[in-house]
Amino acid sequence: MPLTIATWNINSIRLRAPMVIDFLNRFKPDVLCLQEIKCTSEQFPSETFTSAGYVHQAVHGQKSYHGVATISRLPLTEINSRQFCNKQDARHISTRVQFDGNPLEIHNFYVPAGGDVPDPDVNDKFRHKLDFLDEMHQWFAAENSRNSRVMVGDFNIAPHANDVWSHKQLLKIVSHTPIETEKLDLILADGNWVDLIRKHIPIEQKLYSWWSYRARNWDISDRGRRLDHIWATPDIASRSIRAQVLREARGWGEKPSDHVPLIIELSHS
DNA sequence: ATGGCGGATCTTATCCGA
Repeated sequence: MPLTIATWNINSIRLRAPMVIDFLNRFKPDVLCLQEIKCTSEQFPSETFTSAGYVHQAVHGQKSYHGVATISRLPLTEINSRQFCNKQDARHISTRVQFDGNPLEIHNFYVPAGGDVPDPDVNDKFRHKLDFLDEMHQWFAAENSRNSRVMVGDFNIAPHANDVWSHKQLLKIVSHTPIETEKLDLILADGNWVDLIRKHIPIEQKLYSWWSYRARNWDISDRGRRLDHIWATPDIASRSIRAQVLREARGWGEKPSDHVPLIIELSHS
């Protein structure tokens, strides 16, 4: 059996816990990384997931906004949360699971959205996003020789032209501006990461993980962006055998998340 | 530009997301 890791920006875990349970029962990932749980750690519905077999849980919550959690059927060790930009935002949690006889480090991120105006001199939220990316770069560039690592989550950047519905029309829209995509490319390159989703789904193919709530018909208009990612160090990337982006999840239930789950399967040696 | 929605809370109004 391969090791299966999933990531999903759930946009309120209390509202969509039943949907997550359905997802877990159907796709049976070993580890699920959640973003935008939008609750405190105390409010996280732990017992719901314990009952479903996900008894190992690492939660970094925050009232109303942001918040990340990693839940697992396998033991989680070395649970850590890093603070960025001297803020108390809950945007990262790291854990380890055993894979192939070695500890595999899993970083779960919720990168700031960045607001509307792509100018750091005018928009503090955009400045925060750029500063956050710079800190990510410094951190992982300093540790780029370490292997056995995965980083996942809502990076809030669609890096490639085929990661958005219209490259030309989104070049000045936050999430696809050159200053953001160049910083993300630098984090990937200097951190020695592999874009695992694009290893399996060619860059020539349009691919999205988020569709706005505001579109009349998300499926027909299909104006999406690939904001969610799974990256791995080369040793782990060489083990990946399958990647899925669950587009269908955007239509689940009466009130779906605006993001869909990503799943990666890693084979043992 | 899709921004015509949806989530949480200080709830019938406001902030935030992207």
